[in-house]
Amino acid sequence: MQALPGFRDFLPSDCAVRNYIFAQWREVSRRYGFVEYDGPLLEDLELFKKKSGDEIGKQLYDFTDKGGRAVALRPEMTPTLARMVAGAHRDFRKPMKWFCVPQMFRYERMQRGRLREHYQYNCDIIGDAGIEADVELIAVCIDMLRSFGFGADDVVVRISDREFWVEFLRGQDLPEDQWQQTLEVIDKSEREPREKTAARLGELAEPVLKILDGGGQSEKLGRLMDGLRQRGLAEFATVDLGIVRGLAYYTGVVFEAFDRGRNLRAIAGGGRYDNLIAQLSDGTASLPAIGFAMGDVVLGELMQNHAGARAKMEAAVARERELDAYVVIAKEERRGDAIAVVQALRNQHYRVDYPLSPTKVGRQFQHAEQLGAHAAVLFGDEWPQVKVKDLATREEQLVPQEELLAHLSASASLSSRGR
RNA sequence: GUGGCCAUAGCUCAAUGGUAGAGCUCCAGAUUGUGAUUCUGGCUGUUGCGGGUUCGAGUCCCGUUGGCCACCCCA
Repeated sequence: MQALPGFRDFLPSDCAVRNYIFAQWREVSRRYGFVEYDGPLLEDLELFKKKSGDEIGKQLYDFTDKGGRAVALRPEMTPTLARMVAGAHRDFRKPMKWFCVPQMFRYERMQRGRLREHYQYNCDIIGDAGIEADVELIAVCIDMLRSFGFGADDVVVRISDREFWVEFLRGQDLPEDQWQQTLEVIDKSEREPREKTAARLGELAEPVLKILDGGGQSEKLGRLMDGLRQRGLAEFATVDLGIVRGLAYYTGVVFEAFDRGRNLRAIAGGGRYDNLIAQLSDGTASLPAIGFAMGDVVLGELMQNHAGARAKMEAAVARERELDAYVVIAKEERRGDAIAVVQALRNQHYRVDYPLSPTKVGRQFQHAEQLGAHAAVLFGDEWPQVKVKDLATREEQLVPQEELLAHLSASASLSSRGR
């Protein structure tokens, strides 16, 4: 038996990495004043179909439950968020700055950076239509990447504006029902030969390609970049009108983060969706909103490929699994005394482990080492004194057992945790 | 949904159609109570699964499942 295709087991080492990513997501979010929420893993199938159209329907992880309801594992957070906000927004002053760390599902063939399940950080500002909200949200995105150890040479956030294109199309004598299709061609233009794009665009080819080559001017995006410059984050961002994003519900600024080497798919992406909440709530609530998402799979791959980010992650993981002390039971007749001390230390919030069964002393030290213990506390012939060994310096010291707590709390490497 | 490559010990991988191996990990030892390195010994396989060809298949053929990669699409 193994995990279902596209689903992951998290062995302790994998779980440690995941926890690091989550901790970083939460830490940076709080730094920007965002609060965490969550919603159901399973939703009414209609919630997702209502908004996203048929293409997403093919990739939905859906089934009929025992009550005969058509349900789906959430493929994205935004519909749930919109539903929650529509119902509860009166209880919160605006703007609402919310984030969450949900697991998402899709039923689709797996490939690099894409499984059937992943964790995807979501971050949204609801109830503020201004450009400053756009800047704030993109700043979180950039700072998030920076917090993982990536610099402006490693990643870039490419920023665009759907409104720019809508204005353009309005001036082009093109029926409105063809706008979405044209946006999709623009979205794909980077990934296919220029001739093909031109052919698909038809009469619009010349002006559109000119804009994609840098011929577009957007006053709004200029102000957005100014905002990032004020924050010292502009070097992480660039205006790129070729970014459109696939989802139909975006209304204004859209952006995607990539590794500069362009080795992986987008690391993060988002945009403004000012009409979605009204649409999903049938008009009972109408709030402008902007949000972005960042998945753990691509981010994890990028971290593994980046020496600095990997070192930072590994250091954090090592710090998290540190043990303050490993109690070595050198003489079994001291086991009872040793366990009493183990518990006393744990009561003081130290992280302590010891051998559950009689074990050779050498092996106990080996375990202490493998578990990342700072100190070994040896119970044996010295009783009622114990021998405290600093596992890094290998220095040993005899300490009366009643002074052990004081001794440990005086030790610089341990004093941070115990209380 | 389409196409290409792959599947051998817990892990990484060897083995011209002729008795399935190595390294690492793990376990046990190297005289009494000290971590690393080293040394010795030991465990581990229906060669993913099911058929077929052959005197004989890990190896060749077909199917199937799973994995990797690209396409499609992208939350």
